[in-house]
Amino acid sequence: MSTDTREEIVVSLPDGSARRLPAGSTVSDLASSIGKRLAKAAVAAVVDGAPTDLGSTLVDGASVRIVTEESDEGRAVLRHSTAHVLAQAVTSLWPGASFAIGPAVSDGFYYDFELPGGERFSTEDLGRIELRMREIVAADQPFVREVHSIADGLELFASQPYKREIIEGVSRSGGTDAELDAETGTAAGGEPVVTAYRNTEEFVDLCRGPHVPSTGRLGHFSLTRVAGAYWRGDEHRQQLQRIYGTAWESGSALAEHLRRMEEAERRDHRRLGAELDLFSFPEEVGSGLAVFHPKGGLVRRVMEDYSRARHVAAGYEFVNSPHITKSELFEVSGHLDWFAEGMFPPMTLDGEHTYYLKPMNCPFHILVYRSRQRSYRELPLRLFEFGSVYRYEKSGVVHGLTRVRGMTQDDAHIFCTRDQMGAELDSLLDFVLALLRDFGLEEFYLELSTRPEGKAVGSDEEWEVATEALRTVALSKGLELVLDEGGGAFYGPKISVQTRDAIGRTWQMSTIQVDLQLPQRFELAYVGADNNRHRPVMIHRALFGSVERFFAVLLEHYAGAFPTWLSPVQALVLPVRDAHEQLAADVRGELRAAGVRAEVAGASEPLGARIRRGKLEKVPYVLVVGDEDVAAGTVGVNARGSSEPERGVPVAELVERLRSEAAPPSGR
RNA sequence: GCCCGGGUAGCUCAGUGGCAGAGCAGCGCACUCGUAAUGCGCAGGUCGUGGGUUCAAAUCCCACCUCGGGCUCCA
Repeated sequence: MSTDTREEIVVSLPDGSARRLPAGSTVSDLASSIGKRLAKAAVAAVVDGAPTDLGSTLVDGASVRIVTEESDEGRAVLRHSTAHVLAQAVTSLWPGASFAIGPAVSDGFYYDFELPGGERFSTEDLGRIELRMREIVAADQPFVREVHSIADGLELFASQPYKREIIEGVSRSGGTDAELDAETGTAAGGEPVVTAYRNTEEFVDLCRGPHVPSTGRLGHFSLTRVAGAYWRGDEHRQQLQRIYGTAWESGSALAEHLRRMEEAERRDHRRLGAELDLFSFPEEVGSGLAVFHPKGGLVRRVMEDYSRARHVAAGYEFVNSPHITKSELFEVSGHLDWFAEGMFPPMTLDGEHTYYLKPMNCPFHILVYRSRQRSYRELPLRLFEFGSVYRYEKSGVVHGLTRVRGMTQDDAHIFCTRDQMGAELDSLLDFVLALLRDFGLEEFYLELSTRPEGKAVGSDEEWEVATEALRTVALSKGLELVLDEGGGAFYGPKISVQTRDAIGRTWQMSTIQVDLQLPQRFELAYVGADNNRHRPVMIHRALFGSVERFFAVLLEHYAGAFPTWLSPVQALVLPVRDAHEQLAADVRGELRAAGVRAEVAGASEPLGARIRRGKLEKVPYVLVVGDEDVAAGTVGVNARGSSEPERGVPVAELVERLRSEAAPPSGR
């Protein structure tokens, strides 16, 4: 409470203006004084940099920013408050339930619970939980902030073990650690405190806030699913039950979100892969192992051929290596120490030799390097391979083509001197971005992954050198750089190129890793100009990541409508009647001669049905030939995405138009 | 690996203890058509797999395989 005895206070707003208010005014009063609409949209505020409730009293000189419901920050408040309502609903339906944490996440929120007697939620429970939540919203319960000492907090949550653990964490850290969603403030005396928000006599939740003033502000939400989640994300600890929901500021925003979800489902590469006859996952083969059908195989080949051409131009040399190897190779590389659980189990031959399917290509490329003595004159040596690797992914994680057990990497390893490393990384990053742009991806940001604590090999100094080299190059590209602490591989730090697709989702694409370890383990060397032996630096890099994953990203990015140069069928020629089949075949022939992948669909079905089929298969050009075209040497052109078919286009003109559009970017 | 939900015709799905269904796709015949579905007919299933309960199982129980959503992990 303010002890200010003056009649008025002055607070400043983000636009620099100041506003005079009666002493004792709250954030809510401030919002009302500024405008009705702002007061209605306000859900919380940031006062002197700290998130604050609307009901908190302002002090003189405060700098205030009102948080409205139509901002990401505001939605997070709505979602977090909705999570509290979920917790109240669950604890009222299942007396004795423990609740752990319930934060806002992108598009929604979740709350983790443990039900008494080992009971578990099922999907059917979501409906009645949601009904109970709506009752709580209708009751318009206030969110009342309470401040407690550690001892009082432990007492208040005596029957809530997870809350007590959070409070104990706050206590140990002296109130300075941003521990989950608990308040971390310190009281005037420096003694740690925790805060909680109370809705009713019975329901109170440990929380740093802020929250909306009352549950009546909520309501545009939906519970979406139930899942398992480990306490504190640690698979060795208790598995809790997580309920996910989505929440928005209005019914229309909620509807828009559901529409976006449908759009994402419409673009799902697993669905499109089946619909467009691109690939499948036969049960007979095994989980996470795809087979590509002719059309999918064709798209893959075009992608790979284009990549090969670009790699040739960028000075790469092509190598090949087998899919299996004796265990010694992975012993030396360290994979068996660090990556064994990601590998398929070994095969034992002749009761003596143990072979492994390769999970990575690097050791093989190292053997190519080491096959003879190397001179500094050969460096940088860039060895490239479309290398198929096999990784034993845990059964719960395989997912379409984006998370598989067998994949082909567009993998290369660059061996260079330390002096060359900076320039090599620089040109490499340009190469990556140019290639991704050729495939139609436009928006990127970079992520720098640093040393994983406890899981890394090598000295601090080596990690430092490699990390800094990557950081310098990343910063020079003018792209957003995000830090991923501890996200590096065991042998070195990495930059990953993240891309945003057509509907704003982000995907990890290319990775560039500096490796100061494997050259040592394999005792790689080159002879320098000084006639001494030196240790080369090794850079691992995959631009597509894996061909399968990149295929999936492109498929979703384009919603199945690949750009013409990647489309399996680029033009579909339709004779109006049987009598026009010769003309259709002639047009197909001319297109094929110009390098266009053209097919004919004969007149056994009505024209409208064949056009529809072509459209559903997302063929870039559906071409119709009939009587008028026989006479005039023309064709009717129905281009994908255009609403008006063109009639009477001269065949020669069409061929020229498609010739360039059907070719890969650099061939135009 | 763990939690929740699925697996019925090539695809999408209906079928809660009593004769396995629909639409689309496929095949056949007819139709020969100018820009998003021509008509008629036919064929197609060990109801994921294996056990069990029952007079009787797609349906109830158990185990396994597999798919989806999460946790964890990652290209």
